[in-house]
Amino acid sequence: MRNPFKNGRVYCGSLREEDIGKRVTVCGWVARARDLGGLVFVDMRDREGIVQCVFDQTINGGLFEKAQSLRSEYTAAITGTVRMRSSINDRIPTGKIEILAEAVNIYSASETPPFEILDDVSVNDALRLKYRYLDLRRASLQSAIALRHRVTQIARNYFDEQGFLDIETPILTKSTPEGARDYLVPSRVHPGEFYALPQSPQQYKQLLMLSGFDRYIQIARCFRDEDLRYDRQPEFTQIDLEMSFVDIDDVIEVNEGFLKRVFKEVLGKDIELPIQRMTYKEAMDRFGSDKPDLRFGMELHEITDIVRECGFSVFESAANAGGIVTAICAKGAGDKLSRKEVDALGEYAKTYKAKGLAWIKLTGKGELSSSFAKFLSTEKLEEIKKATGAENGDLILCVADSDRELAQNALGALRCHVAKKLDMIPQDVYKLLWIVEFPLFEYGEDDEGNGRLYAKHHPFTAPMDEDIPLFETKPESMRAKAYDIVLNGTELGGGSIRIHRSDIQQKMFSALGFTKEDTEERFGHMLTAFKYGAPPHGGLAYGLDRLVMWMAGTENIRDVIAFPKVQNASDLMMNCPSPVDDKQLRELSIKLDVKAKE
RNA sequence: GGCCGUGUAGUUCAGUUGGUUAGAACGCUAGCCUGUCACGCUAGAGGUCGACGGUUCGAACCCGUUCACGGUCGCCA
Repeated sequence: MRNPFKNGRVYCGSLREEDIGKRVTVCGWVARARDLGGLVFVDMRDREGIVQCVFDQTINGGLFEKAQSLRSEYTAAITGTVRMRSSINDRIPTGKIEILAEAVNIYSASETPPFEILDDVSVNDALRLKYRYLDLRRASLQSAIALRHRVTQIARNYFDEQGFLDIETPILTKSTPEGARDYLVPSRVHPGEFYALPQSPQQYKQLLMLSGFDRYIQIARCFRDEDLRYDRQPEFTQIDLEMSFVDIDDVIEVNEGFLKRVFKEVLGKDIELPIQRMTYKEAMDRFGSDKPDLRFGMELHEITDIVRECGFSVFESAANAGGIVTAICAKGAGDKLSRKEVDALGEYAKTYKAKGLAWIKLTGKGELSSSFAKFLSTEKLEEIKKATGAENGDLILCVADSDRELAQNALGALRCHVAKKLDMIPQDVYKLLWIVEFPLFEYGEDDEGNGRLYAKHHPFTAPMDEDIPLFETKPESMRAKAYDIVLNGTELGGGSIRIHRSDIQQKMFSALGFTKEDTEERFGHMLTAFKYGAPPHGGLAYGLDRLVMWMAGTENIRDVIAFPKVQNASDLMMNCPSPVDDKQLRELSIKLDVKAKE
């Protein structure tokens, strides 16, 4: 950012050699003051960086006392002339120059801050969040927040060029249970009734398609009352878009253009188009994940048929119960990992519900040790080695389960875990891919513990055309016109083509077990709307926070949100949520005497 | 909600088997110092050992409860 000012002020961090001789004013915070006696150096900091200002007693004695009174985090304006330094600091961009101060105006003093405003400072997160406004002064957070601005700005420009209209949708909306928990909002004028904050603008954007705004985009705030994770906040932002008269390829194409632009302009990275596509099934079979990290190999290999009659009952029973035995080969890990470390991998797999982890360890010299080899013939072992591509020095890890997805999921998680442990993941590589042909449904249990089908994406997601007949016969095997964009093992966004025919929508609802009354109560407005000429439409939503996390190279979503919340969804700076007084509650007709917890 | 971990100076941490006055570094304050850039040197201030209860002659340390924060699983259509 070059200086936008017209009054002689410049950003501290913007000054360079070519500014030598100019008379400038910098405004900002004292990052550090070094008092050498007759000479005081003051590092002034603003959002663009740091510049050194020097006060010389022999040159300007009148200023000197004021200069000596400057302390960390005081705000001040310093006016002076840019000049070459007598000794260069090549660790900062302004290190060749300094400002010889001619005037200083101290705006305000500062108490000693609770922690130092340094980039590499290690301070308890809770304290940093309580004083978030101080934490945000650090250069890394300043640049992450600025990078986020760049990304949203590119999104706005790009989609505008593509004819998309930015349309706001309501924050006060209707609760539609199923899925994540809603934040509810009471209202004085509707005793006993509640708005919900949107989990996404899904229904509104579809209705906009019905209204004829055939290309819509919104940088949309969304809310989910669920527990937090390192990459999940209760309020988060989507780049949300929807298009009419399109099918999958149209949505993917326009989004590939966006991804190419944003990676180029923000990171200088060239994304090759088209981006690779992979079906959900292939992703699960080969990587044990619906968001595979393609930066490294170590693919899953199904060995069910090899071990169906191998003599090891764990494998046999999984294989014969219609399940799977699947394996990965960790190159070089047979020598690198100790027996104890392999056992720890087993414990890790168990956290993903694997019943256990079977392993074969091959040393570089060809010695073999294994948790189950004693049950197997030499021929079977050779077949497993061949199927997994194992050589001397490698480690084969196998998970067996009657539930295919469970086994694949556990081994897929282990694959990433091992890759990280063995340092197999190249840095500065961006592997994008589309996952397509997701299942339309998944099994789940309702509140009474009965099994039923749930929409994997949401109930408006269109099935693949050729799968529509399966509504009557095998709904659980139907595939959806849904797609996710995945980057390095993270889901950046997802979307689908929506159902625009009411007969298909009816079939969808009945497959989900919704009664006519349920449907009418919850989605009546949608069904009615769809009676009046619905265009085929579909869209996509990016998790902006996650996208920015990747681009900023940070491992915590809090680093890209100015005012984030902590694990229990509270805001340590504002100290909320917080109790409200009885008067407010009475006005809302709310009485607090029910406890959710035992 | 389950499991695991952490909590000692403003900050980051150390603290031996439970034993005399709880330490270090950084930061802070004061003095000296004209080329520093993590300035240097000297001196100093700064502690409810998260909170409550228990065991003990004696608790930062052992036990229980609780609070806060982090991680992980459940959850996240």
